Amino acid sequence: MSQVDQAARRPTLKQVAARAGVAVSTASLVFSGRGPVSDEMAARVRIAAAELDYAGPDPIARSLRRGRAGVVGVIGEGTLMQALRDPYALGLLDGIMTGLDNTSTGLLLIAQSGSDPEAAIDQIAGTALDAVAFPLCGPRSNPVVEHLAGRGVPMVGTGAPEDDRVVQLTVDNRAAQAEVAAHVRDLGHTRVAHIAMPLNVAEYAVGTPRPFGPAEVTCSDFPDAQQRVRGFRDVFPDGPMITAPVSIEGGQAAARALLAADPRPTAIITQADTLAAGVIRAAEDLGLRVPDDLSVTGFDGVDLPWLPVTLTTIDQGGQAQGRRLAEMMLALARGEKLADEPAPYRLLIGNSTTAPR
Amino acid sequence: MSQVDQAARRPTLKQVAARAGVAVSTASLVFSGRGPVSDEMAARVRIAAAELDYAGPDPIARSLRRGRAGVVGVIGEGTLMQALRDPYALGLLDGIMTGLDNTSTGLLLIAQSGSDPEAAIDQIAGTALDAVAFPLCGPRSNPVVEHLAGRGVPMVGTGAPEDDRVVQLTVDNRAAQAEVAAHVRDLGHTRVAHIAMPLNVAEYAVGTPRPFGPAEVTCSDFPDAQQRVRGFRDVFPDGPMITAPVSIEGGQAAARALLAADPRPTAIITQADTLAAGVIRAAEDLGLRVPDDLSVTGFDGVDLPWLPVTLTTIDQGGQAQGRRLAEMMLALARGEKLADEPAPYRLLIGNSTTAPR
DNA sequence: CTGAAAGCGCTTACAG
DNA sequence: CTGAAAGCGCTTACAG
Repeated sequence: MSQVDQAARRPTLKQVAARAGVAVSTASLVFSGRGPVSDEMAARVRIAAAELDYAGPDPIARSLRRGRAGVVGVIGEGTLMQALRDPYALGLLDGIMTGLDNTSTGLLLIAQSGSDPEAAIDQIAGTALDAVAFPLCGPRSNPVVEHLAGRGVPMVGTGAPEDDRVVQLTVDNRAAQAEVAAHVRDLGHTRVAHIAMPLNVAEYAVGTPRPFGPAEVTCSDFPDAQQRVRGFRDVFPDGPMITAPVSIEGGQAAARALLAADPRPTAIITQADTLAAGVIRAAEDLGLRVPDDLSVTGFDGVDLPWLPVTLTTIDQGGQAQGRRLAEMMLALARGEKLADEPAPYRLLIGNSTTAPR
Repeated sequence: MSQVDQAARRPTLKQVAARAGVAVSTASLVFSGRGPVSDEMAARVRIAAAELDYAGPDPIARSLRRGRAGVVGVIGEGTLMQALRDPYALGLLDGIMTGLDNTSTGLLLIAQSGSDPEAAIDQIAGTALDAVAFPLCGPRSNPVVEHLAGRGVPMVGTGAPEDDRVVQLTVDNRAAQAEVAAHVRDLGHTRVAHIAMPLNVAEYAVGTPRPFGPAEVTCSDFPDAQQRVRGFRDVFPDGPMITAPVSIEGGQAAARALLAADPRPTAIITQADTLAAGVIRAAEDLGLRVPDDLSVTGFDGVDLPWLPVTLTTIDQGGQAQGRRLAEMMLALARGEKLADEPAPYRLLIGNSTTAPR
């Protein structure tokens, strides 16, 4: 009462009903359209609403009553910037938004700092969420899982975090990467190097390429990177390997290091299309032609129209994957139970690979 | 009662309090930390919470009581994909997220279809929002403004939508673009063309470059594009003008058209760095060197490390602008009144411009 | 088809 | 420092 003048309080359904001379419950029915209301009553309510400048039922009150927030969340590890620089992540996010269209379900963006992942919990604790997705290649374990599970918020992931309470939609990364490698082997390549995504969390802070050996693969923080390395090694057990931040610059720097070897590799298999784009750039810098002097492969199947070649890569169908993630979140929010499921992928053969000369 | 078994109901504060043998109000104080509670009471409550697996107060109920949703929204016109392909938009969004860090305020992403902008209202009507930003170069008028104003949700924009109820943080686009043009003129250029962002909504659907004349400038749907065209014309009243979708491909196609003229322009002034990148690509295709054969300017000041030159452009400081938008939303959500304010910018002189030969 | 009542889960004055 | 009460704005059985 004493704060009435502090801000023009919004009118409530109660006031609208009073003005229309009907019960609140009737007025509610008019807005939700869930019950039968005579045209006359409905008209009276609508007029009263217009007169009072009532813009519809308060979403918070409705959420409390219905027990549903009408919002799902997307958790991205690291800076948004960093994550969305990758067109694959962008496609995934776009797919999720598309899947949410005409659902009246909102999408909340949650960035989780790599250096202080616990901080995200406080943020999340304050927001109502019906379901959550971890769409990006995140780390194997994540403290927010415990918090969300405690709140009963269902979760979906694409391989990470690894937890029974997270429903997974995963590409068989190992098999897919092995398929690419087999294609390269079948072309006749024997000196083949591999550029992997970062294998552990600390590496993200560093940001420079780092050679690694088989021993490190076991203890990787990132399941996707790990599985892809395994796929590569299934075909080329002895090829040199290096990690790089997933960016054009990262791929370029890593390729520069790999191509300094003598004899240099005739093919480089990377774990991301952006990495492959960097390799191509490095090759150009060195005056090497792709694919004649160097075969290059990617992973993801994103659209990079400005590349001088079309990549041989694994098409993960990022948009479709995002749409499916959205569907899964919506189903989980409705209380349905879901099982893990495989995400489709296929080998795309472009002209970035050819037989070695 | 009859649905008790349908889903494991989350424990409530009431249950925690009962178990701890304290009043609900006391238990509430323990979680919010807003009142003085003895250590013993607090401990009892925490233990009870742990035993019941209580993950903290329900955010929806808290929001209803507090009258604050803890969520602000960002409205992007067009596909998310489309919007975020532009590194400037990405930087802005990243800045907004950064500005929201440590605030326990969530960020809701709202995509508003260009073909059916009214559809966004239904989506928005269902979600609780404390404030909203229109960060991108959107159209002059937007139906969601009316809805949000009706709900009392404060809004900030960067020049659009144009409405008294939207607080604006705007770069003086006309002055900034004129400053770039003056720099080019001072270098000695006289045959100078302009590539503008789309001038009207319909154009977004088309997606191909389209020459336009001064008459069309008056009725542009997009204030930013309009003001930048005016800035160009302040210096080069007779230069040829063309619109293009804001992308590398768009800039490339537009430049191809402009460079077909005889005599061809010695400089092209664009309204976005990505457009400028496209111009450089088109120049390369034609065997023209930048800046020797063709001077090129951008707008935005985004990081394009892979460009062969550094762009002469207007640095809008996208990240900082995003952070400021976040601050403004938070202030408005607190009930503060804000006035329109200018956003800083500065001319950055790179090596994409030089005197004509 | 309409209305009166209960209650979603919490927080905040207010008394003690 | 602790507790009992009111109420945030709505929706949903339930009676009529």
